Amino acid sequence: MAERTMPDKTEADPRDSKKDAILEAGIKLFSEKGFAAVGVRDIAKEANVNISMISYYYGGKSGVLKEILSSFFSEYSELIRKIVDISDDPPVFISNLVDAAVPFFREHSRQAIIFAVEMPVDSSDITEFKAEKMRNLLNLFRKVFAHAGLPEGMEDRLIGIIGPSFFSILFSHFLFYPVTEQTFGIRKNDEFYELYRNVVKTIMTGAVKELQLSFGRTGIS
Amino acid sequence: MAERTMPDKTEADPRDSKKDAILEAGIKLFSEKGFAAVGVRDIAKEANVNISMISYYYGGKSGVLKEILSSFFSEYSELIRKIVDISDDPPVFISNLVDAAVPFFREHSRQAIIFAVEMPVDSSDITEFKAEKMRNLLNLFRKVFAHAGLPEGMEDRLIGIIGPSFFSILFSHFLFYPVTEQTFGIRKNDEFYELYRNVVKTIMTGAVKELQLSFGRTGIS
DNA sequence: TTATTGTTCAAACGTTCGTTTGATTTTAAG
DNA sequence: CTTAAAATCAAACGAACGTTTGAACAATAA
Repeated sequence: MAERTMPDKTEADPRDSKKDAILEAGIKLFSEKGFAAVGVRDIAKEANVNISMISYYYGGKSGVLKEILSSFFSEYSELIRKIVDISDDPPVFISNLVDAAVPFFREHSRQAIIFAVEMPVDSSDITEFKAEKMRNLLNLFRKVFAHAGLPEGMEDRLIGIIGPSFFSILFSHFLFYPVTEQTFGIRKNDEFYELYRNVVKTIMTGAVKELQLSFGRTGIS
Repeated sequence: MAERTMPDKTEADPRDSKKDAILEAGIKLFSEKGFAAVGVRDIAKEANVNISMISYYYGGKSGVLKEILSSFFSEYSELIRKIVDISDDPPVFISNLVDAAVPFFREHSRQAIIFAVEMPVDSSDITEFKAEKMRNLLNLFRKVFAHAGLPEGMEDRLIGIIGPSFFSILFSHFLFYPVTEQTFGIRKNDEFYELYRNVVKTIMTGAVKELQLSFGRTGIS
C-alpha cells in the first residue's frame, strides 16, 4: 500500500486535470483529423485517461466538441463586443477589430479550424446546437458592419455576403496554413503576424472604401 | 483495377450510369455530412447500387473523394488559366475572374464545400494526394496576383496571405449558406448571384487598390 | 454454340466504433 | 473509523465500419 499517491501535477486544480486533458486532446485531434475521423480511443490515448472518462465528464464524444465550440464562440463574441464598445469611428473600428482578432485567432487557431470545418456539416447530433451559435454569429456581423461605416439602410442580403467574406478573410490563413507553410515559407512567428495584421487591415480597409462608393447613399446596386 | 476501356464518352451512356450515380451520391453526402461521417452503405443507398460497386469502380470510399476533388480542381484550374490568358489589364482581370468564378462556384458549390472542409484535414489516406492539389492551387495564386496588378517583386509571404484571403472570399458564401439562408433571407436565384458577383468584385477591387497603395513600389512593409 | 469479359449482388469478413457496465479505488465529511 | 459520494478502470456491449468474396448474370466476339 506504500507511500506516495501524490499528484505532483503542476496544473492549477488537480481535480480537473483529466477533464481538461480530454478537452485539450479533443482540440488537437479534431483540428488535425476532423471530428468524425477521431475516435474516443484516440482522445483517451492522447489525454492519457480511460475511455469511459469521456462519457463521464462530457456525456460523449459530441459533448467534447460542443464544449470546444461553445467556449471558443463565447470568447470570440466577447472580444467583438468589447471592440464595438470602444470604437466609434469606422476606420478606427476596423483597425481595432483586426488588431484584436488576429492575435485571438493565432491563440485559438485550432479551435478556429474546428469551427470553420464543422460549420457546414450536418451531423444530426449537434445541428441544433450549431444553429444557435450561428445565429449569434450573424448578429455579430450586423454589429460589425454597422460600425464599419457601411450605409445603415444596407439590405440584409448585402450583409449576408459581406459578413462571411470578412469573417473568412480573418481565418483563411489558418485554414490554408498546412499548405502555405511549405510553399511560401511562412513561419508562425511574431514578425509574420505583424505583417499579417497589416495585410488583413489593408484588405478590409480597401474593401470598405470601395463598398461605400458602390453601395452608398445613392442606392446603386 | 477496374480500369475501363471507354470508346465513347457520351453523357447518356447507360454503361456509366451506376458509376456516375456513385459520384453524385458522394458529392451530395460528403458535402452535407463530411467525408468521414459518411459510410459506404449511405453512398450505395443514395446511388441505388450495391455496396461492392464502390470498391469496384473507385477502389474504395477514398477513391470517390479523390475523383470528386480531382475533377473539381482540374476544372477550376482550367477556368483560371483561361481568364489569365484573355486578361492583361488588372481591373479587367479581376472583373473577368469574378464573373467566371462565381457561376463556377454556384454550379459546383457542393464540391467547393468538400474541398474547403477537407483541406486542413490530415486523413493519412489521401494526404499526399491533397498536398499535390494544394501546391497546384498555390501556383494559381501566383498567377492570379501577378495579373491583379500587385507589385511583381512582392514577397512570397504576402502572396501566402492574400491568396487564401481572396480564395476564401469566393467560396465563403457557400460555406456559410446554411446559416445565411435563414437569417438573411438569401435565396439562391439569378438575381441574388447578380448582386453577389457585384459585391465580391467590389471587395476585391477595393482590396487590390489599397494593397497597391500600402505595398507598392516603395517597398514599405 | 462456346468462351470471354465486364457487371451485379447477397453474404460474410475482421475491425473499429461510441457507450455502458460493475467493480474498485480515491476523496471528503461525519 | 465509518460512510457515502466521486472518480477511475478493465472489460464487454451491440452496432456500424470498409472491404472482399464467389457465384450469378449480361454482353460481346469467335
